[in-house]
Amino acid sequence: MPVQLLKIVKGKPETPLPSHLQKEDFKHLQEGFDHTNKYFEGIVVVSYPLTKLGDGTDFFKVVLQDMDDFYSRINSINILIYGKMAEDCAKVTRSGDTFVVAGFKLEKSPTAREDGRHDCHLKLSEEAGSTIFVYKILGECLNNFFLFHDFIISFQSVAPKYLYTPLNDLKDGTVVNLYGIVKFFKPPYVSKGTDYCSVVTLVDPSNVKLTCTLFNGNLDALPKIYKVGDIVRFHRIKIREYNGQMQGITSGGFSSLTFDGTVGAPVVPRTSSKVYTFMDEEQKVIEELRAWAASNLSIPGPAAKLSGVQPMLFFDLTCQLVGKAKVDGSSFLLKVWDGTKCPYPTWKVPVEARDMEGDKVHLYQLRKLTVDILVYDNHVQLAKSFQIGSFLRIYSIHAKQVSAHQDVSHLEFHLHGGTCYGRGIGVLPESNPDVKELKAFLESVDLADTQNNESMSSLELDSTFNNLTDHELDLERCQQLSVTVLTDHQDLSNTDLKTILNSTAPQQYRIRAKLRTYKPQKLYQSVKLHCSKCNSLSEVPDGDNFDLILQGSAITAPNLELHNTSWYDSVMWTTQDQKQRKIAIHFVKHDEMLQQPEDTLLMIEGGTLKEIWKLTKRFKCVIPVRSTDNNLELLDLSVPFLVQGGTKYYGCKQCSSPKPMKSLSSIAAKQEPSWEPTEIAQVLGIEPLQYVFIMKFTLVDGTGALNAYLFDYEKFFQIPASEILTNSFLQEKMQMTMNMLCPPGRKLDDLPWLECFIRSYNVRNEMKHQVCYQIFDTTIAEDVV
DNA sequence: GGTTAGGGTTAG
Repeated sequence: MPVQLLKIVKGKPETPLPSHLQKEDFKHLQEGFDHTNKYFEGIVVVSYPLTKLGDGTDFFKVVLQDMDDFYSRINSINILIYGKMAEDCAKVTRSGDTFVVAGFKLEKSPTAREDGRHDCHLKLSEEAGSTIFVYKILGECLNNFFLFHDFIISFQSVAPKYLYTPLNDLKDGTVVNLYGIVKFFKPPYVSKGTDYCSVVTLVDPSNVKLTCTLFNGNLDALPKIYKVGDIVRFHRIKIREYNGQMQGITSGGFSSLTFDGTVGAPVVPRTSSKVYTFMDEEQKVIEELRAWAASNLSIPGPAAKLSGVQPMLFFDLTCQLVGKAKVDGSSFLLKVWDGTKCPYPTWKVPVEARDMEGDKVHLYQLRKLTVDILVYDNHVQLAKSFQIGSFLRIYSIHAKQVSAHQDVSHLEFHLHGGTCYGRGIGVLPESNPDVKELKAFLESVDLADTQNNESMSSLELDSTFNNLTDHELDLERCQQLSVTVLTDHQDLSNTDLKTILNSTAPQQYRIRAKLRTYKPQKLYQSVKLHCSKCNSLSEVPDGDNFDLILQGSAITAPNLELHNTSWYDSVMWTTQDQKQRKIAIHFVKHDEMLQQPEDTLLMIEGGTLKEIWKLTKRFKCVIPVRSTDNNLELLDLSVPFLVQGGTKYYGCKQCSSPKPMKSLSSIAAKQEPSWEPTEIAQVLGIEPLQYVFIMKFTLVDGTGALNAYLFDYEKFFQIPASEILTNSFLQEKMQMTMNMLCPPGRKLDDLPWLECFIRSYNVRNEMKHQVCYQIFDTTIAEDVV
C-alpha cells in the first residue's frame, strides 16, 4: 500500500513506520548517498493541483519543508509524484500535513535556481516501489472518525482498481472479483486430498446464490467466516459451471476479506493477508450490503448457550476449551464451557485421567460447568490441534437425549463425522466481539471451591473429578447448602420469621428462609440511582431525555475563545448533513501532550447521544459540556456528568454544586491522571450517584412471611449495579441467579433455602408507623451460578 | 500442477 493515510496524535503517529526505515537528513539528500531504507519527513507547505503530463500520466507536485532545519536558507524540496500514486495523494493531501516519503529517486532539480529550493528533487511512483505516509492533523482525523465510523482510516492505495461482478452476471470459465453475504458455510475442514476445504454459499442484492468450494493447504488462507451473515470479498475466484449452476472455486491468486455483517459494527477486514487494498468506496460497499442483508435476509440471532440447549436438536456453541483427550481412533473429546450451566444432566465421557490434557485444577474448578463434546472422524485431526484455553465455535453439535434406566435421561453432545449442515469447528480469535463478550462473562463467573482446592494434590484431584455426576451435585446442594451465604455473623443462630415479626425494631437477625417471590420481576427495573449524602433514590434517566438535553445545548455555538488552552486542545467539526451542526471537542492534555485515545478524557460540545457513545468506545472519558461567556461547564444534571466505558455517571441534583470545567486541570496536571469517576466528581463539585439494585424479597420459612428489601451495589449478586444495564451477559447471569433462588414453576417445598442476615427498622410518617426489613451481609453462594 | 468437494445432519 504505497500511499497510506495515518492518523497523528499531536506529534506522534499512532502507527509506527516500518522499522527498517531510517530518517534521512535534509542535507544528505544528495547524489552519491544510498537512500535505500531511508525516509525523508517534512511538512507540506505547497501543493499544486493534480495535472496530466503529455503522455496522460497523472502528476502531482508538493513542496516539503524540513522541520529539523527550519531556519536554514534552503529548507524545502520539490516532491514529484507520478501515476495513480499522484492521483491518490492529491485526494488526501492538504497543506500542513506531514509527509514521509521512502523509495524515492533523487535527481538534480532543473528549477532550483528559480525556486530557491533544494538542488535535488525526489521522484516517487508506484512502479518505483515508493511509499508515502500522510499524517493528518487531529481535526482531519476527527472528520474521518465521524464519516467512517471509526478511527480506522481507509488505506489510500495505488493498487489497481478492482472490478466486482454481481452474482447474476457470472460467466463460465472466468476469474472474477466479487462480494457476497454468507448464506451458508462449512468452516475449514481436512479434505480427503491434500488441502483444507471450506464450502461457502453467497448471496448478493441480485438475489442470486453462488456456492464456492475453496481449497488451500494453509488453513489461514481460507476466509475467516464465523457466522452466517458475514460479508466476504473474494479476489480472483474462478467461475465454472457444474450441474447446470455456476460454481466458484479457488484459483491461483485467490484471496479474501471477511467482515462482520452487523449493521453499525466496525468495518474491519479479517484476513491473513498482510497487504490488501481497502478504500473508502469499499467500506461503503460493505455498509450497503449490510443494510441490504438486514432488510432482505433472515440472519440468525445470537447462538445458544449451554443454559439454553434444546434436547434432540443441533446447535452452534461459542465456548472455551478447558480440556481434551483421545478416546479412540475415530473420536476425540473436547471439554468446554461457556460460563452458563446446562439445565439437563450431561454425559461425561469416561476417559483415563492421564489422557486428559488441560489444567487439572481448572478442570476441577469448572467441573460443574463444563460439558463433554465428542467429535468424530474428519473433525478429530483438527480438534487435536486446538490449544487449551482457546475459544472455539462448534457448529451443529447434536444434543442427543439418551434414556438410561428408570426414566433417568441425560444429554450427550456429539459432533458427528461429515460436514453436512456446516458441521465443524473453528477457532475464534481473541479480537472477535463474541469472544470478548464471552471472556468478560467467563471472568465474571464465580467458581466454587477455588480457595480450597488450589493445594490439592494431583492424586486427590484424579480421584475426585469426573466422578461426581450433576445429579449428585444438585442433590448435594438441595440437601445441605443454601443458595445464599452470610459474609459475617456466622456465629449467630437462626431466628424464625414469626419471632421476628412479633418483635420490636430495630434489631438484627440471622434467618433461613425460602424466596417465595420477588419484585420487580423485570430485573432491569431494580436498578436505581442512590445518593449516599442525602439518601435519595431516583430512577436511571432514559436516553431520550439525554438526547433532548443535548439537542437543547447544541443550539448555542461553541465559544471559540475557550478553545485551545494550556490544558486541552480543541477541534471543531461541522457535520456533513444539512443541519451543519458545529461540534467542538476538547482533548485534555497531559504534560502538554495529547495522550493515547484510551487514556484521554475529552469534553464535547454540541454532540448527539450517538456521537458521544461512539467517542466513549474509543476514548477513556467523555464529558458533555457547553460553553458560556467565560467557561466550559457541565450540562443539566439530568444528563451524565461523565461517560466512561459503557457507564453513565450521574450527579445528585440536590447535593452537587457544579464547578466550571477548568477545575479538571488539577487532575490533568497530576503525574499519571487515572480519571477515576469519583475523583472527577470531586473536583467538579459533583456528589456522584451510585447505581444500586433495589428489590423486595418475600421470604417464608413455615412460621411466617416477611418482605425484606435488598439494597445492593454489588455485594449480594456480585454484579456491579452500574454495569448491568449495558451488559447482556451480566443481565443473563443475574436472571440465572434469580432463577436459582426462586425457580419458576416450583412448589414451595422444592425451593432452595436462603441463608440471610436481615435488620429491622422503623419507618414513621404522619399517617402510619411501619417496621421494615433489609437484607445485608449476605451474598450468593459461590457455586450457584 | 492434481486432488480435495460440488451444502441439506449421525445413527458412534
